[in-house]
Amino acid sequence: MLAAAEIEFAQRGSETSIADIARRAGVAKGTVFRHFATKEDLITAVVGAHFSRLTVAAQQRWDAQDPGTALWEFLAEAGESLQRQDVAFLQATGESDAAVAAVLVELRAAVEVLVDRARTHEAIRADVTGADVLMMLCAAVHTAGLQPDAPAGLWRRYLVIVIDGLSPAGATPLPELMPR
Amino acid sequence: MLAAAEIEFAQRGSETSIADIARRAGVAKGTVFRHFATKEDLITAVVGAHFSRLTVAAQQRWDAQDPGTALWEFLAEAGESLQRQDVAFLQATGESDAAVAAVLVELRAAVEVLVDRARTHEAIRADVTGADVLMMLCAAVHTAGLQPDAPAGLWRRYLVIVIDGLSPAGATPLPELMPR
Amino acid sequence: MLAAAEIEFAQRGSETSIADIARRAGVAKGTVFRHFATKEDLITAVVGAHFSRLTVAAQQRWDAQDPGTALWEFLAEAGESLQRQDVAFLQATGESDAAVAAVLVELRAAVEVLVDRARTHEAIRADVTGADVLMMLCAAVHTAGLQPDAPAGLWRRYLVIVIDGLSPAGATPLPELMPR
Amino acid sequence: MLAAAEIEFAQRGSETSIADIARRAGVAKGTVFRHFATKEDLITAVVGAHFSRLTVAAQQRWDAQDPGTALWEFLAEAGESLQRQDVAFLQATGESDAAVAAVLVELRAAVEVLVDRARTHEAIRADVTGADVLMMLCAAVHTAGLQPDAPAGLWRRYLVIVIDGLSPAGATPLPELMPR
DNA sequence: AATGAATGAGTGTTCATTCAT
DNA sequence: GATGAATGAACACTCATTCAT
Repeated sequence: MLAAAEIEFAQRGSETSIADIARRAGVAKGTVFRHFATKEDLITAVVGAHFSRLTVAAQQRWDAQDPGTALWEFLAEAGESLQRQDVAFLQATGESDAAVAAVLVELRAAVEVLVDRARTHEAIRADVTGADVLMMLCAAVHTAGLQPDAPAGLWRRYLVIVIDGLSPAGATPLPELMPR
Repeated sequence: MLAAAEIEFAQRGSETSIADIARRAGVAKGTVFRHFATKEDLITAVVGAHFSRLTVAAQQRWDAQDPGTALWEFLAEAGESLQRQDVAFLQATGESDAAVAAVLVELRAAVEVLVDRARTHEAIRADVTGADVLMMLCAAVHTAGLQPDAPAGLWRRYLVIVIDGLSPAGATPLPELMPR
Repeated sequence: MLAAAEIEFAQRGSETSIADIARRAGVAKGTVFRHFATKEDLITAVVGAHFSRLTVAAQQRWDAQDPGTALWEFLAEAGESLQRQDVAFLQATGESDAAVAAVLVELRAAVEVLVDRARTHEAIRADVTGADVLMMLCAAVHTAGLQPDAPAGLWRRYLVIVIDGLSPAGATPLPELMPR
Repeated sequence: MLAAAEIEFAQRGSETSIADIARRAGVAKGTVFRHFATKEDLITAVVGAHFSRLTVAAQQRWDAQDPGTALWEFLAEAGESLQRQDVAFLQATGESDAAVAAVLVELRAAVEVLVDRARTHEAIRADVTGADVLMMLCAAVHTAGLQPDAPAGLWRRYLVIVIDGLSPAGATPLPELMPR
């Protein structure tokens, strides 16, 4: 049922109707509401699971040999995952729902570790945070996803630009505004 | 009324109801439909106007002395404008509405000129198009906008990262995927 | 303006919008309301005029040499006129509107004269009234009009059947129910 | 609910609002749409059921001893049924809705059988079709129904006239226009 | 007198949510 | 626990009617 919801949300964002999700899951509408009292609850569950998976992916790279490579690989893996979802939908949920916000805090923390290590190895510019990096990843993936007839891997192209922007070489000093 | 619609769309995207727009504009629902026969027409008008303004802003910099600076200034000005809107909404409209798509073509062309000149002056990496630049701008602004309680100028921070990514210094070769 | 209304009502019945009538008449909507305070008033005017014309047509045959032929000729002429209108619309108006009802009374009286004379000449069965005859005419014309892809003169075919039914030859006694 | 719809349609034709039907049925508007996804679907169901009943009534008389009487009895029974409906509404639906049109084809065919047998027994004039007979029945019933304050059985009076018109005695040759 | 902008009640339709079975 | 019938609050859109210009 979560799988069905994930697919539907990926395709049509939060405008998907519960009826469609139930149909795809092969259960009755009422059954969905037995498990998730509210549409919001279901969204929360799907989005939270998504972010949790990303958190795990980040944590698995905490001890990698090459912190720079570890970060870029994480971004590639996370991008692959995000690209299958409507990122704006994910993000908006994270901002509006307390439960998901908590999961996001964990994710940001996990990425922060990766970024800290990369910074120590001078693989990333010194003035960005984990939250910055996460946001820039979302930026690349989401923007690519807005073009329905774009080539499938467009997000990688944008991610490269973002990574170049995050690299220490030729970095312009950033305004002092940290994301939350 | 267009102003009211712009504000509502900025806050809630295309899910805003005509009733809410009418209420904000201080008119009756029917009055909105007098001016825009369809919700789509209203969206088209708002979004088209926005993109048209950006097109003008780009064109005004075609003859600038320093093409590199001209491009970055355009991005800053356009970002300021975009930041007041729901960028995903703008983009999605551009993809789904024929009339707006035409305006977008003009905008892309106008930016392309700026990018071409900047490229000639080696102010921007050689392997990006005007459409790429526009998309990266949207990425930065949109992503910053997803955090409602973020500091107001966060998008500038992200734009700097993006611009660094678009700069020739230390550019990693891009995958060969041009956006439409 | 009355002409425009007549055409529109003929095509789409009372569901026609005032806007369409105004457009066809080449005036503004407000102008229509200046002359007819209400949509009902306009309908009344159109329908009343129609029935009045039929009344005149009947009266012109009051003094005809052959009362039988006079009646059938009136029915043919009236049928031609009715066939250009949505008869149900005409009738329904006649029933629901006091002003039109009065015109209908005149029309029925005028036809009654024709029927009385025909009856005296044994050209029509003795047990029908003018109102009966009028209703049967409407029946033939209206029914034919319900078939949009029917041959143009179908109503004449039905009128012949009706006239045969109204003729004295082989008449079955009618139940004692006079129409109003 | 179908009963409520039938009553409302009978009184006000297809202009009846779903809200009114729901109110009469004692259910919420949404419930009506649960059963009939569209107003058209509801109309189709009501009208189709009506015509189907008539078809059955005709078929039950296919083997009657006296084909002439069988036909007139069918007309009386069908008239009784039609008289409770807005006939114009029924007919118009038959013309505009494909599903109902198919049911109408069956009904016409069933009546055609009755008419054929009656013709063989010289109980009806030779130059009318089943469709003609059906239309004349509708004509009689509909026309009577247009007068809200008419005596209840008025349609029988008109049906007698129509039947006399359809009888062989003294029949005037019909114009060569077959209804569809 | 003519206009057309403004209105607001009403229409068909959708959908999250409830609840008896 | 699962179901799906019922609900009612939206929503986009239409149109007769009013009224300032």
